[in-house]
Amino acid sequence: MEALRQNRYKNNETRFMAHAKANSAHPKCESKHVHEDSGDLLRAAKLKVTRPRTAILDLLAAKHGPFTSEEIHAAVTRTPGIACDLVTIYRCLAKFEDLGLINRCDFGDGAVRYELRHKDHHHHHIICRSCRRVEPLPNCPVESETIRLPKLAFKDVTHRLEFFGLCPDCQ
Amino acid sequence: MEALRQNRYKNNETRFMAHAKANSAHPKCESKHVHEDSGDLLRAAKLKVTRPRTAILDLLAAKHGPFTSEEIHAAVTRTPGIACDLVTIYRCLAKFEDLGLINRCDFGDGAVRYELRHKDHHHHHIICRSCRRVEPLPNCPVESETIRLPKLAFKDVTHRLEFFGLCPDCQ
DNA sequence: GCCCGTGTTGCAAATAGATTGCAACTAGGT
DNA sequence: ACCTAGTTGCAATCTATTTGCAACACGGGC
Repeated sequence: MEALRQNRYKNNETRFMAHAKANSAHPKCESKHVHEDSGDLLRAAKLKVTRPRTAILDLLAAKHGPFTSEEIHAAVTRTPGIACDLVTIYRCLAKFEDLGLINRCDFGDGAVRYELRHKDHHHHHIICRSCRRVEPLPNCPVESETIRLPKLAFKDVTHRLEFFGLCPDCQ
Repeated sequence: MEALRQNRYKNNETRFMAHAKANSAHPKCESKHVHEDSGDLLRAAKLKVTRPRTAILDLLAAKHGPFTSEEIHAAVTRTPGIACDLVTIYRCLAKFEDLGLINRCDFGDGAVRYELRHKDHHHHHIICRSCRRVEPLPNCPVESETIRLPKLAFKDVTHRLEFFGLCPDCQ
């Protein structure tokens, strides 16, 4: 039951990368949904434009599947001209998250994952309990700006929701 | 934004214990909703009835708020006749979870929490972003045994959902 | 009530992800 | 070109969790 449970500390490398769908960034096309280039994104966030940062953002812009720091590090390091420390990845991701550039996803396996935040597309994921494949889900079943409990009212409510199941291949 | 982010490794001790509501176990009363005593629960799960195990289950039966391994360990150790290693807590919780006796909750702060599983009461929590108080929510907004994606169908779908907000005291 | 085997536990050591301190470096405004 | 605040790399550290192994105890059988 819940095979995902305790596999922190077990080597699960780039397993999650396999199913990310390719989706090359298209610098400055004129459609309404422009894929900002990482430099612009960084400048808009008042961050210095550095190689590690652009590399991370480029990766996240190119592939959807939320990635762990390790995975991002591996991918960035694999990129020809760039090599940076894992620590830098952690720091960049933390900063990006604080600034709302990326979202963190927690699939309950001990590794935190990140994906680019698309301002108008709030969504969730479903993770295969067996092969750990990840798919984004098109819409969110939860709507709740304010949650009222019997006696209490919480404000400014956000939520974190993940689905787990068995994908077609693993059934 | 999202103050919960990185406070793993910061001492947040028993903060979560404060708001758990007291609710003493009532051994063998004859109402339909009997509060099984921990021994029965364990025997039913074909586990040996040991002191650490009953202590853990008793604690979880007495107080709702999901607790971390540390918190459970602290509470158990504080109990007069009992003292056990943190490792034992981990092992017990892992086993209990595998057997479906308890649920794990992940509030995204790096610590995993557990609560007793009440077979017929599926629920979620809302956590205050500021003081970290936890309240259980009465009903679940998500219903989804099977999730269909454009081309894929996942089976046996479960979900993990947590809400975050600002509680009345912190607004 | 005692014995024994298997499941449990304790202790110490190991792992792994994440964080921190600090000195070296660099983007980008002047 | 220069300067400085913001970044990065490296090494050390931290914390939650896991693992190995020997000692122990629950509970079924006698």
